[in-house]
Formats: sequence, C-alpha cells, structure tokens
Amino acid sequence: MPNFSESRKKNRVTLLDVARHASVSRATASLVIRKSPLVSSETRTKVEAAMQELGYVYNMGAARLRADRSLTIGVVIPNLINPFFTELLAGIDRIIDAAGMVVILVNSGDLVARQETLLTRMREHGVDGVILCPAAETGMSLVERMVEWDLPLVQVLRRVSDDCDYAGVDYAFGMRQAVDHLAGLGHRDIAFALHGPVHSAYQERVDGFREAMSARGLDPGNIIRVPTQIAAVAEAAPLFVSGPRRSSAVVCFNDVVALGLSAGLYDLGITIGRDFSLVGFDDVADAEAMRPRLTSVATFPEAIGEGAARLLLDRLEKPDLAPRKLVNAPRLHIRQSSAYRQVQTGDEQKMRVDVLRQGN
Amino acid sequence: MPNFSESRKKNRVTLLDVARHASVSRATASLVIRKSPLVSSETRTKVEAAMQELGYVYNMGAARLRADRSLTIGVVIPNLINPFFTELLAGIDRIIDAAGMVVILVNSGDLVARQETLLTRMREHGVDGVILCPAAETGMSLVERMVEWDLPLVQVLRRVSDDCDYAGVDYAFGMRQAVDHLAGLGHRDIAFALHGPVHSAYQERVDGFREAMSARGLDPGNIIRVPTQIAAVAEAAPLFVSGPRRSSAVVCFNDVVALGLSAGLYDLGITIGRDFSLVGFDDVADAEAMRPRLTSVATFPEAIGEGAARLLLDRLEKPDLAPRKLVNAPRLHIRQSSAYRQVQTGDEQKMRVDVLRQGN
DNA sequence: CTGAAAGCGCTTACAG
DNA sequence: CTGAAAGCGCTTACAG
Repeated sequence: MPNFSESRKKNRVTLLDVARHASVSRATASLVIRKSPLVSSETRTKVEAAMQELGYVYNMGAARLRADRSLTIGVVIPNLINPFFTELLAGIDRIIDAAGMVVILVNSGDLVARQETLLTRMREHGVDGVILCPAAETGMSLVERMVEWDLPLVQVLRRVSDDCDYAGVDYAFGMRQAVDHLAGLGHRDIAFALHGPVHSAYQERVDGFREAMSARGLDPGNIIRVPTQIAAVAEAAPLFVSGPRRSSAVVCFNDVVALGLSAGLYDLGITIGRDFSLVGFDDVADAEAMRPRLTSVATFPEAIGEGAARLLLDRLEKPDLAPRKLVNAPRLHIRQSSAYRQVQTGDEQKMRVDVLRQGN
Repeated sequence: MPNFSESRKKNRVTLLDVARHASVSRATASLVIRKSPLVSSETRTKVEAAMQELGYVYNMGAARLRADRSLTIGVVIPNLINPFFTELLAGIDRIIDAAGMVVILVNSGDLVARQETLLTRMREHGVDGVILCPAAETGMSLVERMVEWDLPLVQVLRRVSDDCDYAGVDYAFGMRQAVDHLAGLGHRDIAFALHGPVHSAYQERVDGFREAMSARGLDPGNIIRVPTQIAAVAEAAPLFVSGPRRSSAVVCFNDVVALGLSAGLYDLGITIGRDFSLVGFDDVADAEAMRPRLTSVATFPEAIGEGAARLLLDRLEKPDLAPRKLVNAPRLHIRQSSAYRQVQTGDEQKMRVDVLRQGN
C-alpha cells in the first residue's frame, strides 16, 4: 500500500475550533451540524458563520467511528462492459445519492475468489450494506455468512438464496413474450442463443424459453451456446441458419448476443427483419440505435437498480424485515428485427397466422 | 439521511480482544496487522490465529482517523452511459484495486453545481485523492480550491488548469490521422459532426480537425452540430448528404455520434463504406460489432484510466512533484466504413489518388 | 439550550 | 520485541 505524505493532517479545522470561534461548546456545534432542533436559530447562525469562516469540513470518518455508520454502501457487479450493468448502476446511484450516501463500486469479474476478497474489503471499509450481483458459482453459504457478519445485503439480478432481499426480473414472463411474439409471426423453428457463465438469471431464461416453447407446442430444445467473447459472437451466426437445426428466428440471451448475431447474419448476406427474425433481451440503448432496430424484451435495468437501492435503504432502517423480492415485469419492445416468417415453396403448408403485436 | 439500527455495534471484535486472546499487547497486535518486521514469527502466528478464531475484521475507519488516510479515492465522471467512460473506469479500478485501495464513484451529470456538492461529499468522506473529468463550464478556480484543500487531484480527459496532473488524449493527432485517411481515399468534402457540451476535449478536437483540413488544403469550415440526445443523432444524417455543404465523408466527434449517423444514413438508403465514408472516434467495442464495421480513431480509454490512476498514486506519495501530463497517442483503426470516394460524372476531374493506409 | 467527560477502535511515539 | 498512554475528531448521555 502506498505511503502518503502527512501534510494534510496539519492545520485541520475541527469542530472544537468552530465551537471556540463561535463561543459555544463542542456539543452545541455538533448539534448544529446534525440539524438538531434543540439549538436556537441565533446560535445556529453563529456556528454556521464560524464554519464558513474557518473553512470547516465535516469529518465523516470520525463521526462514523463513534456512530458506527458510514453512509457508504458497497456495490459488487460482475463486469462493467455490458451496458446493462452501467444502467443498473445509474439507478442505484440515483437513489443512494438522494439518501445522502455514497457508493463504493467494485468489479468481481464474475470470480468467486475475487468477490470474497472484495467483500472483506468492503467490511473493512465499514460499508453500511452491500448490493451484490453474485458471481457465477457463488454458493448460498455466502448469504449466511453476510447475515452472520451483520452486513445487510440485497441480491440484484441473480440470487443464490431466498433468505435475503432480491431485486430482479421476471425472466420467464419476458421469454414468454418473446416466444409468443415470434410464434405469432408464424415462426416455428425458434432457437435460443445464449452465452456466459451459468447463474440463476441464466437458468431462469433457459427454463422460461423451454416453457414458452412447450406451451406453444414448439420444440423447446433448440438452445445453442455462442462464444462469450463479444467479438466472437458473430462467428456463431451460421449455426442458426443452416444445418439440421436451421431456424427462422432466434431469441437472444441479451442484447450483446443479439448485436453479435446481427453482425454475423449481415456478414452472411441475410437481411434481418425480412429473411430472419431476431429478438434481443434487455433493450439497452443500442437496440434503438442499431439497424434494423432491434426488437427486444425491455428489462429496465435502471429501475431494477433503483429498486435494489430502495430495498437496501429499507433494510438499513428495519433490519428485521422479512426478506423481500422485487421482481420486475419486462415488456417486449417491438421494432424492425422481427418479421413474418417467410413462407417458402416446399414448406409443409402455407398457413395464415394470427399476428400478435404486443407491447406498444 | 437514514436512521440505522444499532445492532451491528454490539459484540464487535476489536484489536484489544485479539491481543488479549493471544496474550500480547494491543500495540503488538497492531504491528502484526500492519506486517511490521519488528514482531517475531512466533508471535505473529499466535496473533493471526487469534484473529482467525475471533473473526476479527480490521476497522479502516478507526485506522484512518488516526493515520489520516483512507485508502479511498474519489472518481467523478460526467456520465455513465457512454461506454467510453465505462472503459475508462475499468482502467482506473484495476490500478487502484491493485494498490489495495477502493474507489468511490460519482456522476456529475456534467453539471458544475452538482460536481461541487459531490466534491464536498468526497472531502467529508476523507478520500485520499480525486480523479476528475471536469464538468463542462468548470472554471480553473476549481483546481486552485482543490490545492487549497490539500486534496490531490488528477484531471482526466478534460483539463481546466495546467497546474495539475492530467491524463488525456492527443486529439489533434487523432484528427490528423482521420482526415489524412479520408483525404488519402480521395475525399475532399469532409465534414466534422459533433455534439455535447463544450470543454477542452471538445475544443481540441475542433481545432485538430480544422488544422488537419487546412494542412491538406481542404475547407476546414464544414463543422456541423448534431443533437446531443443519442436517439436523435440519426435524424441529423440528411444534413451531411444533401444541401450546399454536402460531403462524401464525415469525421465523428465520438463513436456514439458515428453509430447514430450510421443509423441515419442507413435510413436514407445510403450504403456506408461505398456511397459514404464514416470515421468514428474512441474505438469502443461497438465499432467492431456494428456493420459495416466502423473505422475509428482508437483512444484507449482503459489505458488512460490506468494512467490517471498511476498519476494519482504517484502524487499521493510525492505531493511536491511538478504537475505532469500524460497525453496518449491515439491510433486510427481502419475497418469497413471508410472507402474510396465515388468519383461521379461531372466532377471537376477524375484523379488518381494516393492511398494512405495507416495503422494496421 | 450548554458544558464537561467518556468513548468509538485504531496508531504512534516512548520507555522498558 | 512488548506495554502503558495519549490522541485522531467526532457523538452521546448526563448534569446543569
């Protein structure tokens, strides 16, 4: 660890200095700072003037030591490159900021060992609570340990335990909307493209896809893993448009996968929204910016972040609240990348399909 | 501010508990924690065992109060939605994390008033230093104030003062590469598309474009502002391909603008990389993912983040160092969105152009 | 409304 | 190598 100079500690203005300058006691000055109603407005003004003149800066560290709260919360996310997490973070930040608190952000890289280190570090820094998107492979024991530590926790997006607050998405409902939409456009051979580490949100999406397909009497087994590395996703495009499992539409694990496949299909000369349909998941800003515009299941990451932050604030105030779940309903946002299935000559039969335009 | 329960402060294991349990003095236990060589390995083992058994957690807050350092730094950025900032943040985080420190992240929304509030909050939290991307309109007085506050500061990407460390990009060099590349492909009517608030990086890009154009004997005045709101950028596309200032190529302020214009040109039925050339700036992940792939001037945000973090760590150790600048050289990454100018009948003359393929 | 005093959990000289 | 003591800057009862 770095070894800092000591210059700053000199001539620091303390509360005692302020009190003396205003000719009151330190306790009174402290009451002014904390906006206690016990102090007369006259005294208050005098003290505030003194703070101003002396350039006093409140020392949270000292206050925290005494009061055992830091007005700081830890946020642990598995990566920063998916814009989804950025939007989530913005939502968390808004609420935490409005509560006069501050967030310490760390990146677990989806590695449990690293996550462990980071959580310890947060404890040492005395965060009042933690919002955690658990790294893949996180065991439920983690949550037990946090309880033992008395460290308030809310799980976000992924969950490893039911004994703990959780803010996330109703993935099954999202999948149903995606599949129903494509089925309504006449598609029968619908694939699911996924990638990345396995965790609760992954599993829920897979299960959701399966159920939605089965409910429609369609084959629920056309699930294909594509590379996790973003630049390589495009190379997987041929898997979907040729071979025995050839499909006419694909539901994507998230918009990152959709963007990659969109590029890969473009490279194959396939026109999305005409020859092939694509549905993304999350509806991040890129969905609207790309061409053709991406039909995507909006999961509202910013709202989830806000929800998670509120759950945590509530828990800080009432630690004995029963564990709560905040499961956001996603909503299909239909754009250009999904279209009627092209009925080709030689197909089993030309059928009229009911079109189901859901969402807006 | 929330009013927390007090449950956590009970039964906290302190250093004194550990010392007693290991039958040593508190001072000795403290030395063990700080890995002092003064303590025998026998004693060390004993103390470490006690810490383990009792579940001791180091209390940074207490240590910081005494030692006046928090192992915490503040990072203030103007927005979180441009992926450029996300990558910058990843770079900062890597270095700070490796130094055993932690970052408090806040978002100024590019508003000076809010930035002011946030900086005060960081001071109160006792951060050891700040990495700041100044909000537009930030005056140089801010830097003076930080100096007065004894709060080590490094400016990143934008600068308001030369009396302070700075890590950024050689925008002029980047613009020269972009313009030279397009000129080398035969383009003469090259526009510059920009948006967003005005700050040093904005100005440097404008100046860089002008100089590069002039140096080539081309009209440096074709600079067009597009909407700042991302979804609206596409609507500005017609400005570039028709009217008196019609151009055959455009250099973009950043990749966000490029992505927007790319969409807008697509909507107009124009094929990028054939009918029209587009060069982005920053080379974020989207540049490789979009189609046609975007030629872009790579500015390596992650490396800049790392550089900024290193500047800050250096300054924490040696506060009296002269202010330093770290100006990264960008590099043109040629992909598919830029192509030879289409020579149309009726043009002044068909000329053979020297092709300049720079970069890889 | 105000003052004197104790204490949060550590680190830092200072003696031994 | 170890112990006793002071102190970082605040908050919190407790008297007045």
